[in-house]
Amino acid sequence: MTRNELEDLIRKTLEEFILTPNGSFRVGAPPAGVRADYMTSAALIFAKQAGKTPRVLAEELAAAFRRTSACADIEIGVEGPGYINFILNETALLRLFERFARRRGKNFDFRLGQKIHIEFISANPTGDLHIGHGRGAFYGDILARVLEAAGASVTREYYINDSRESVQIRELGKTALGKGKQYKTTKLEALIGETDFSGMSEADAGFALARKIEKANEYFIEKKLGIRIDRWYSEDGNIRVQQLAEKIIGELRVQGMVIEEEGALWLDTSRGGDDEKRVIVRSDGSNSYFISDIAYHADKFSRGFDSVIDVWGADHHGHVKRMMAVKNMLGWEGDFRIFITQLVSLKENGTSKKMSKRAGTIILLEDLVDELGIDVVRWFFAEKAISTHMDFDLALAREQSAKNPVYYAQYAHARAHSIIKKTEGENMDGRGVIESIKEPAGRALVVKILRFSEVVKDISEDYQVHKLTTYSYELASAFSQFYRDVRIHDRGKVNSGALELVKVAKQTISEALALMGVSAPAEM
RNA sequence: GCCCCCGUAGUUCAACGGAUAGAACGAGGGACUUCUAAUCCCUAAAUCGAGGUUCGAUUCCUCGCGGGGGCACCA
Repeated sequence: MTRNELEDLIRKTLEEFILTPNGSFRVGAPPAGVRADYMTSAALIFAKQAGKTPRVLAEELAAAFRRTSACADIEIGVEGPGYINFILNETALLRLFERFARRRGKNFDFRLGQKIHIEFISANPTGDLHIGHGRGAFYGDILARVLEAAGASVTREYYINDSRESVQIRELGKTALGKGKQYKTTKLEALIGETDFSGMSEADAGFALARKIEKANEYFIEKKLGIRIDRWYSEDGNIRVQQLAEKIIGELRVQGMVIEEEGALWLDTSRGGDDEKRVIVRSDGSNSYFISDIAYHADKFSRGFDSVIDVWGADHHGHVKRMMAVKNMLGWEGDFRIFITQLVSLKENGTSKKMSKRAGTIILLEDLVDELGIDVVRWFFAEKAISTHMDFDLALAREQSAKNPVYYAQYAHARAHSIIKKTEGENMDGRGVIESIKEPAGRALVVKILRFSEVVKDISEDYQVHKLTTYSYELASAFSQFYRDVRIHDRGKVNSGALELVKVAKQTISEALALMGVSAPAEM
């Protein structure tokens, strides 16, 4: 019985004890040191509602579980204040293992049939990506990979703020025409040097230069970061040219949601839960960023996704409330989530400071990847929850890159590969996987492998992608311990059951790494 | 002033309201005649403070302290 099946059983049983269990319980791994595969605190949570002490309810639930045929191969015990612990016996584990092994890398069905849209990175086309962009880039990419593994159909999109109307494109245009120096770097100067901007307006020159920068960024993201983007959504081509903003403004006017004041047009987002009204058309007649983004989101929601996800940088947090307000006001259908990645600051000599182009304290993502390698960089970003504030110490990152846990996980994979290769053409001894499960290290490895599906399910529900690094490390560790304790080549023959276990372990490590976009080398 | 995020071993990070707060790096000690020692085993080491809710709080609430970010007719 998998954890999901166990959850269903507990829910059903609870309903027999209490008519409608009010509240959520969990089934999970017990803390280290407790001998059990799963535990639930359901009895503690529902004791009051059932009118019993937790311990009594736990005993009664445990007795009910034991009576079901599904629990025939599971030892059920009540511990402490009322935890119910489940220990799967070898037969049960073998059955689950075989079912898991048959799956062989196929997607799960936790979010089967769902259409999910995820917008991430969306860096301005005014320069290179720096390490601050790395958070959103890898978080979005890994989340998309996990959602796909959970069975969803995911569209990955990158919004390019390249509207000829925008202030930044006009500023970029001034720089291109030699009339300003915003965004200027040696790299940008070289780019300007190879283009003829003569006769162009500031807006057109800015747009032309932005295209060049953008093409370089797209190449970098796809080729060097290994991030697939399904659609590069140009604001200029899709919003400005199509007049999407104007259409939305028309709708908003009809619905009486706008206010004209001080020569500008405002949207009264306070009706949807925001604090105050926001400018959508400036007094000079140009559209604000906000109305473009509203138009963009209206477009997204019109495409019929079950779920729309935005991954934004910390500097956009003030924008969350107003966009949610717009969703409420316009009645967009679908689940909408906005994730904010916290800032990356630099740490030197023990003190942290903000990255600044002017002060030259900016680290480009490309330089980091060139220096440390993409696998190390991916793991580095993947292991931190996006809500943590990263203090990035380049010296420390360099020093520790050789000791990055990513190598540990990759090493386990390479070792498994090597073992499997060595068994080609050798005599199998016919032992079954069950023999390996009888070894503590084998049992632990099987249990860890089976958790893979739970990790995918959990992340597809709570979006906490950093769980993948923890899991991958634990899986590699379980494998290393199995390698220590159980010989695959045993006295001239191959322990066929152990070999099968190694094969599935290798496959699972490789899948877990793939969800993070990390390679699984055959040798190291 | 208002809003958001954070505060856990020396360091970088975990911990869905649950059992003895887990890892890694660093520190100290041990294991190579190997199916890959980039490994394995052992030791020391932590919840910012004060209240509250709860059978139970690192987790939720209030206040305080400390740090980061945002409060534009920039994006």
